[in-house]
Amino acid sequence: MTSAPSGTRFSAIPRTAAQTRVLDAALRLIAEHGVSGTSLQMIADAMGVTKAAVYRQFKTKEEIVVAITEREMARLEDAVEAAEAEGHPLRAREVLLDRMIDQAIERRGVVSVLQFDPVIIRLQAEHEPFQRFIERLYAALLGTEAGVEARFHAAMLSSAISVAVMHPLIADFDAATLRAQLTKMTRRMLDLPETAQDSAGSAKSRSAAP
Amino acid sequence: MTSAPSGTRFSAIPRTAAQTRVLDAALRLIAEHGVSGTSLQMIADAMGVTKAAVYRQFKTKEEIVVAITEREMARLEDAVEAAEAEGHPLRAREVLLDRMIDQAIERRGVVSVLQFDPVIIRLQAEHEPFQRFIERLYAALLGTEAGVEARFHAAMLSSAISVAVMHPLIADFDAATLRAQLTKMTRRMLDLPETAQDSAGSAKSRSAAP
DNA sequence: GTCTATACCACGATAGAC
DNA sequence: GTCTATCGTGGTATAGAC
Repeated sequence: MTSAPSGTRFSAIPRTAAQTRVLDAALRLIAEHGVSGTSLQMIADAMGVTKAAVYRQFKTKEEIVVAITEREMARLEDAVEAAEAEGHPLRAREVLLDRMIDQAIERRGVVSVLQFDPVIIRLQAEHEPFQRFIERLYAALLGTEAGVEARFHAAMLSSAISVAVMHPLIADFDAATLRAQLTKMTRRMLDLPETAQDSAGSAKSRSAAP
Repeated sequence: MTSAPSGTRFSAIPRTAAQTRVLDAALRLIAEHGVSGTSLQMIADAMGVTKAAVYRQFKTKEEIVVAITEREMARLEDAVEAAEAEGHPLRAREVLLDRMIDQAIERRGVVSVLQFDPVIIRLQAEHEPFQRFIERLYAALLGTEAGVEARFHAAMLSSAISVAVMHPLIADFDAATLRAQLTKMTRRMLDLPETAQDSAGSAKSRSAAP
């Protein structure tokens, strides 16, 4: 505990190649079946190895889930830090939202699973590093104010972004269309003026789907 | 099949008192642990009976999950029908959104679980009555148009509403505050003018949280 | 008709020996 | 890395008590 770094940096956690392979396979399966619906056997089969081989890389199933969560949070961590580096809280929020949209699109389907799986929710509540990071994320999302409306906006935004990207109604949207619409909508939700770039993006996107 | 009613009416499915007790207990547990994370044993324990007693009411676990989904959809069914009864599609959408907000608040936490659990998602894809109903719901939500923007709006709204109500940042909101904020936000997302009622609601709500 | 007692088999995570 | 074992628990099933 004496060597514990003051700031939790998920990005700094080292993984061997074998561990990374386990995490990749596990994430794919968990995204499809949920944590409880994914067994070590399934992970092993997907990797073409035995259960014992998986068990060698991570002592328990929970460790795998923790590692997956850490890896996913590491990506968001970069976004939060980029936002915190901005001087102005309003500008910070914009940067963060932009990055969150990027990531939600880039990892379409994955983000929401991690956000809604009951097992992962419990894990996040139990592991302090996760808790601390989430609070940091919320802080950046809230900016300076913390009233009813601000909190509602932050809640609505952070949930809507990660969920909308995997909605069946827009499953056929390409990344560019999605990003344009999401950017436009988040700005509207916050009552911010649309940027010229947004309008161009959303106009272009209109031709992207029949 | 000859006796199958033309319109699927989930509301018309009869349940005995014993079955209802099983569904109540199961829903609570599933909302907390997910479908895969909930065993017949847990359901039985929660009811203070044995596994066999549960098994007597529903032959399989899947039947329980189907029944739960039917029961929850029956509630939405009323909302969809009320919307369809409106002449104007725009007005229909407003009515539906209003009811969806009501239900998301009333059954806070339950709606989103059913919407995101991998097992239930698979079930919905496999059972045609569920599929048909969902399409009906989307149709009412889309109104007349079905372009990129309209679909995006429908997706964003239907996901955001059910998810936001259980977001930790606003877990302390009371029902009235939630409803006011949700109504206001959905109107803003659709670029509709705010109603006097909304403003009053959101003003009142401001005093509901410190 | 509803619940209990009990059993069955497959599979879950875990573990140590190879 | 694999093989094999352990041990609990999953869902399913039947027979019989109230």
